Parts: sequence; structure tokens; C-alpha cells
Amino acid sequence: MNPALSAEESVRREALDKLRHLGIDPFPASAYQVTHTTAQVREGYQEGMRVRIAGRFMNQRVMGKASFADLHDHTGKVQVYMNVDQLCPGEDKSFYNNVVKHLLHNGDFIGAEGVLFITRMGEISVNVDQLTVLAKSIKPLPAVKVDADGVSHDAFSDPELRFRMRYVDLVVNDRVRETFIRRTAIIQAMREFFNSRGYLEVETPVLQPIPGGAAARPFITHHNSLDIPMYLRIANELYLKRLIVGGFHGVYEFSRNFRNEGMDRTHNPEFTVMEIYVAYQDYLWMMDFTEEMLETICLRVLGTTEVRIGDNTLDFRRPFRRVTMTEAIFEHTGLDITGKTEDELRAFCISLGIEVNPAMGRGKLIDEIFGATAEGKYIQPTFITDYPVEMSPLCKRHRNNPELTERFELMVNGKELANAYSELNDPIDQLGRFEEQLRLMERGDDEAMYIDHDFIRALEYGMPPTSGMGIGVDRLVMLLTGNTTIQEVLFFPQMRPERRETGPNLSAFEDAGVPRDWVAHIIKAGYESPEKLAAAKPTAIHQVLNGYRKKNKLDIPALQLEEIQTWISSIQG
RNA sequence: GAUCUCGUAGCUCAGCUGGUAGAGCAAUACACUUUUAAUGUAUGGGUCCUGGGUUCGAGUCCCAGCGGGAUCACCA
Repeated sequence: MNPALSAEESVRREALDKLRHLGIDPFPASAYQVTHTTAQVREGYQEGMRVRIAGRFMNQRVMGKASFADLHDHTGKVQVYMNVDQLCPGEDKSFYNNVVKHLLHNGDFIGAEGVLFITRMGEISVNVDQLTVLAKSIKPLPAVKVDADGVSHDAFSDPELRFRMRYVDLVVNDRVRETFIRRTAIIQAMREFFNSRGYLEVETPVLQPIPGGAAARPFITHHNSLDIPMYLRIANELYLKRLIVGGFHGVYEFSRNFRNEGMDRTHNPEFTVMEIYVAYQDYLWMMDFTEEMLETICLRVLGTTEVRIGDNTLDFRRPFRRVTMTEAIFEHTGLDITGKTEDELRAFCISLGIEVNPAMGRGKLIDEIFGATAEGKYIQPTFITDYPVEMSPLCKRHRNNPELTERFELMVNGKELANAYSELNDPIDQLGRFEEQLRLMERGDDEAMYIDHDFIRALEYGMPPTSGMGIGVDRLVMLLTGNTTIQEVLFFPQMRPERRETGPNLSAFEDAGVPRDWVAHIIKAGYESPEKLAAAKPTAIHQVLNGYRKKNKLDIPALQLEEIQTWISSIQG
């Protein structure tokens, strides 16, 4: 009877003790060797076959001397049938009557051994003759029921609780487990696609002295023995290019990146990007490669290139449409940005109702126009190519137009999914672009990039022509699992930490000599702290507590007045 | 960071213009040896997020805080 526990939790804790009294360890140490998964039972059914399975005991249906329950394991569930004569062939029926009917609870892990049969209702079941408690669950799982049509009743649906307690979410919501299995399948398909072409998976620093490779606010930490600030990476791009300088012809990394920015349904402070760099290739090749990769992943993981998301059906079948940035803006606004000055573009932005400020250069203004008018319109996979040079400081200038770059972004469902360049490998141009970023920073652009002099030095030693591509893994998983929030595809999305419950301090009572058994009752009786207890008259406490004991039929000795006086003098020190 | 919105039993939710805290599932007890959202009968379970305020009286109205969600902004 701890006031911090719900009635159900108390019942389960009492069941622990009762099991121990019966000589059953609720948390046995020894391994339990299963012979089948529940899926193997369902698929390889043979009447009379003996199986040993293990999993969570769920949704028990007691019918007197017989009962049913579902045993859930990582492959699904199978029904177990327990009747008193099978489980207790001798005179002593107490295992069935006590343990099975009263001391097992929803969510307990059990092992079950028995023979297979099919019930009158036509369900494959295990007629259990050996049942082993493997681990008690002392907190009740949400009571989700799924009916014959697969409809969930009383689903565990509160997003806060689901994301804070993903372990519970995974147990009671099957779809969640499937989403994460598919996430891993997508990543594996991608990895196999790269490996089959001979590209090398690598690892590069997460802790970086300069947060380079992208424009974003970093998380800052401090290295004690070097006594310098360190940054969690916002990107790994500059390190992968160093490896191309070093002679690898193709490298890729699944990079967990960290950005100290807002959180919403498509942004988490840490997120995963797959970046790949291939020597001697350009962005045109990379478009072909990206199409092929996505088509392959879809076929491998989904068996089709079509994906339903919301009201849209996306098709990842090659080839994807290719549109230049200039064409895209013309298509959606009627404006041809070719040759337009910064002032003309700014005026156009204002006419579209886009907020502008003096820090915005020509490239930024074009990007704003695109973002406001065109970006959301590309539902089917579409490559947007040839971005203005100011927006792309790490990208090679376009072979036909020095104001543009050889860059593409892949837009899917109105959002950016991938980003790729013909990588800038001219060290002098690269330094100039970094210096331009510095000027933007001085103009007030807080997203401009830092200069990484070691990276410049690497380029000075020579980097082959290279194309690189980055793809948002979380967003890809969202698309291929039909989810619209990033939290649904991350096991543990970032949330504000829970406030620690500042409940009554139980040990403070024990320190004052109050018997352990009494502490919870004393709090429940209204004395929330030792100080409150000491402020009351000992005779009154004596009467209240013994009255409480009698009313609640507590199985602990009645209190003597002297004991209470001892506590109080102890509290008062 | 801004705006809107939500916070009631273990879970999902009702609770009207302020008047004794409700349901289903879950739990407990009993009955029931092939049930399956098992069923039937009975019982227990609440700091109505927290703290102030208005009021004879607040789950309900007001203010502040905490936490979530949505929409923005920033970004991928």
C-alpha cells in the first residue's frame, strides 16, 4: 500500500511475494530455450506437435477450469490454452488455481510448453502442460484490444506518452514495430546498394573543432584537456571529401548530425543523413545514381515503386523529372530570373509578400522565391537543378554559367529529400567562396559557413572531380512508411525532459526511526513529511494512525505512544 | 521564440449556462473445461497537471507556471 502506486501496481507487487511463497522465482536467472517462435507455430502447424515458446502473456480469458491467453513474441502471437487437468495432472490443482488464474498478469513474460491443436473456433493453440514464469511485469500495460476486423479499441495514442515510453508503444502498437523494422530494412538496402558498387562505408568525427559542411547552429561542448570548444557535427561533408583527396574512389557514411534549431514534425535536433562521394563523377551521373538507388530501395523494401502518403500516391520509378531552378520559378511565377539584379529580385520578393532584409544576397532571394512559390508543388520525385552560386559555397560552378552551380535537390511530396553537387575541387575558388560566406556573416547572415583552412589545404593537394549526395534518412523513412512526423520514425525523439517527481521523501521517515511498513500509511494518513508529523501532538498521531490501521485492516502491529514520541524527538533532533 | 489548443481513474474519453466525479476497457472477487474485443454478477479505484484569483460554491470562469499537440519562424 504505497501511495505512489496505483491499486493495480500494488496487486502485481503482492503477486511477486505470493509467487515467492509458492517457491516460484518471478525473475529466474536460467535461460529458457524455445523450440519455436509464434510465427513458426502458426506457419508450421501440425496437430499434436510439441512446442516450447516464450513471450508476453496477454489478454487472458479465464473460463473456470480452463483459460486462454495470447502469447506475444517478436514474430507475432499465438494462443495458449491452459486447463487445470493438463497443467496439474495430480491431486494438487493449486498451480492452476493460484498462479494461472490469479498471479499472472497482462504483460508477464512466460514460457509455455505443450502440444498444438485447433480450437472449435478454428484457432491454432498450444495446449500447455508446462508453464514457467520468466519475468513479472509490475506495471500494467495500456489495455489495448484488437477486434476481429483488426480495429484497435482504447488504443494507446497519447503522443507524449508514446514517445516518452517508446518501450510501451512498441509492445502495444504493432504498427510502430513495423515502422522501425522497415527503417532498418531501408538502411540495409541502401548500404547493400553502395557496397555492391564497391563504395566504402566510413566513419568520421562527430566531435569537430569547426562545425563545417553546412550552415546551421551547432551544439557546443568543451574539451577539458585541450581546453577548446568542440562542436557536435552539423554535417560530415568536409571529412568525406578529405577521404576522396586521400585516394578512396567512393565513400559513404550514415551520419548522425546535430543542429541546435527548432523542433517540429520534420525536425529533430539529431537526425540521420546518408552522404556519399564518388570520384570522377558529376552531378548528372549522381542524378541517375540517386534515381536508381531510390527505385531499388522501394522495390527491395516495398516490392513496388508506389507509395501512398496522405492523399498523394508517389511513384519512385525512374526516370524522375528534371527542372532547373530558373525553369521552376518561371513555371510557378512567370518570372524569368535570368540576369535580374539583386534589387529587382528583392522588389519581386516584396511583391510576393516575402519578408526580405538587407543581409539577403541574390542567391538567398532566389532561394526564397523558390521556397515560397515552387518547392511545395513538387509532389512526384523531381530534381531541381542549377542553384545560384551564392547559396552553394561547396559546389562547383556550372559548366555553362558561372552564376549557377552544378547542384540538384530532389523534391518529393513538396519537401527536400536529397541534395547533391559536382563538388567544388578548386582550392582557390573554394577559399574565395568561404570568404564570401564570411562577408555574408558580417552582413548579418547567421547561417553563413565557417572557413575550414585544413579543408582548403586538403584541396590544395588535389581532389579529383567528385560528385557527392546527401539524403535525409529520417525523411526517406517517413515517406516509405507513410508517416508525416519525424517522431514516428525515431525510436527516441527529443522531448523536454520529464520533471522529477518531488514526492514525499520516504527515507526521511525511516531515518527518524519510523518502521518501513508504516511510512506509506503515515503519508496517506495526512502526514506528508517528518516535519508535519513532528508538528502534531503525539497522542493525536497515535489515535489517527491506529485508527487508520484498524480501518484499513493493516497486517502490521499497532503503534505504542512511546514509539511515536521517539520518532518525534528524533525528527526534532 | 510567437500564436492557437489540450491536460479528468492504469488506457481511451464524457462531464452543458459554476452546484456531491462519470462511462467503456483494465483491476479485484465469484461462476463458467475450446474462448477470442469471451460472458454474467458484484466490488474497489481520482491531488480533475501545479499554484494563485473570482465566488456562498470551481473539473468548469480568470491569471501565472509546467507538459503535450498543431500552426508559424529557422532548418534537413
